[in-house]
Amino acid sequence: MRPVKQIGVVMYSQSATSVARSAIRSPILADPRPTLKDLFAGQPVESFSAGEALIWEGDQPGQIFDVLAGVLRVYKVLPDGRRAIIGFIYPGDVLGVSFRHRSLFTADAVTAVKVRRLSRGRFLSLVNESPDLQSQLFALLCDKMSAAHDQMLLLGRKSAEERVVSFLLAIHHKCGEGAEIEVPMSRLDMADYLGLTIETVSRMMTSLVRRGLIHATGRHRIALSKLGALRDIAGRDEDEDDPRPAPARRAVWPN
Amino acid sequence: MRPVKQIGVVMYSQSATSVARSAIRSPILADPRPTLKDLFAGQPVESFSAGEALIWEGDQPGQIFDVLAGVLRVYKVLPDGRRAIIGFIYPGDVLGVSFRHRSLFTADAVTAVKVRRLSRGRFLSLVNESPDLQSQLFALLCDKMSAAHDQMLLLGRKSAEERVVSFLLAIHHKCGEGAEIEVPMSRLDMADYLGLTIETVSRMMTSLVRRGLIHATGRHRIALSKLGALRDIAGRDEDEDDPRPAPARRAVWPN
DNA sequence: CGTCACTTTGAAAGCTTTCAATAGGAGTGG
DNA sequence: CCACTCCTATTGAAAGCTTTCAAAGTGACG
Repeated sequence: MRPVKQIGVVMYSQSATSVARSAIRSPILADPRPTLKDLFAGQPVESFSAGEALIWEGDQPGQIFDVLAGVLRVYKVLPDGRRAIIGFIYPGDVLGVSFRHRSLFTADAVTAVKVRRLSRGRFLSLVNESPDLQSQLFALLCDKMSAAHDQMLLLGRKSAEERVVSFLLAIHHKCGEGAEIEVPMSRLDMADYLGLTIETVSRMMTSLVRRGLIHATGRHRIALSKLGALRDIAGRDEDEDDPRPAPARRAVWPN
Repeated sequence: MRPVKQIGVVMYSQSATSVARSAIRSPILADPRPTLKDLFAGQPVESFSAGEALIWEGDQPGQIFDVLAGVLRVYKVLPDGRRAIIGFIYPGDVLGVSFRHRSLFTADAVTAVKVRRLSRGRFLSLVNESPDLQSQLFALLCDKMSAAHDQMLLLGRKSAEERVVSFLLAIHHKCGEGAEIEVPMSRLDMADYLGLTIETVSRMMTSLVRRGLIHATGRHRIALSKLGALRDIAGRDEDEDDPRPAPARRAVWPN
């Protein structure tokens, strides 16, 4: 609770399903139903290398980014340097929505990143032209809100082990290939995201390995050997899918 | 990190300024500019007494509530009973927006509460009829998101004392009359909101009193005697106002 | 005025952090 | 391609803050 040496925060991906869906449709075709991401189609692709910042806390939040590749972290920092990573942003997600007059956090690249950007004004006015896009934006915000709530539960009431396991399972849920997951961020990033220290994260990981629940298959690659046991530890609330298929599309906002 | 005895969660108020504004305008007059709250004007006023639930975690989130009086708490509960209060809802705020298929939290009354309700479908279709209302809803969600981020910073990186002081200052910021604040919730609610135990909250309060920073003027009434010192403790990031006046109204969504 | 629920205190235990030092990997340059 | 350096991760041991367990106060309510 005392450290004053770290910097950087991340925002949890949690791409709205309706938004993620866009990835499988060509942004060039006549739009049978444009997605939020299609709005960025004409923009040039920009690259950022690990560590570079896209948004600074306190800035006028003028830009909105469509993340094409790489991982970003969104964070807030206390005056004395303590950092809290709000979430990590993955490809398929949109960064920069959800604040008003002033950016409330910093966002920088965890890995090399490719994005397309749109000014906030342009983005919003484009969204306004389509009830369907408005609905998608609304859904996106609701998803992010839901993720934020889950994180509050984690930070406020879960033990170190539960936090680490929940984190691993969340990554698995988001983009797991089989039982293996890619963990691009450092222990420090994990710690700042989970409200722990790097040492504690490391100890928990070691403990999980020793018990055979996970095992490292590379520097940033981890195999979740016993998903069931891991889910038991996490509390069974991170990895559940919405059981219902996407509801029938309705007018403008989802009802 | 172990307790298995409490139940209940709250959602941080954080009413969008644009929404709070509505309170000073008659919902009956021809609408020069309707506010989100005006949508509830025709609905009957319902009362709930302390402890009654308005929304259950897992329910189909069919209802949206305009809170007229009283305080609600929004919370999530782990399978073993650990509870995390997501936020407290105050009059002027709207409850129930921000989730999609299924309610992700429970909401119940901290004090006697008066609300008006609207089905989600009706609420959203009414909002869709007015670009201005859409803008307000968007702003509301952004404010709630911002509050959630602040809370994550608090839960992940602040000490017990900082959390308690931040909480008191947040209430003061929201609805402080002079240096006195009304704290309608119990120590257990505070603890579950701040990620602490009731004993720790109690100890921190006692410590603040002993140092002359606050003093109780009633069971649920506290005077913040030394605001400056309290702000220093909290880290100076909870109580800042947006320095800019509301930006000029623009098309539909705020740009 | 008695009961019940909530709050405050105290003391000990525990989990996470802090401090320190050792590994381990990645990248660079010879 | 290997050596060297630097940064990140892992471990240990001790300290610290918060929690747990218990018990005494306090106030609200009937």
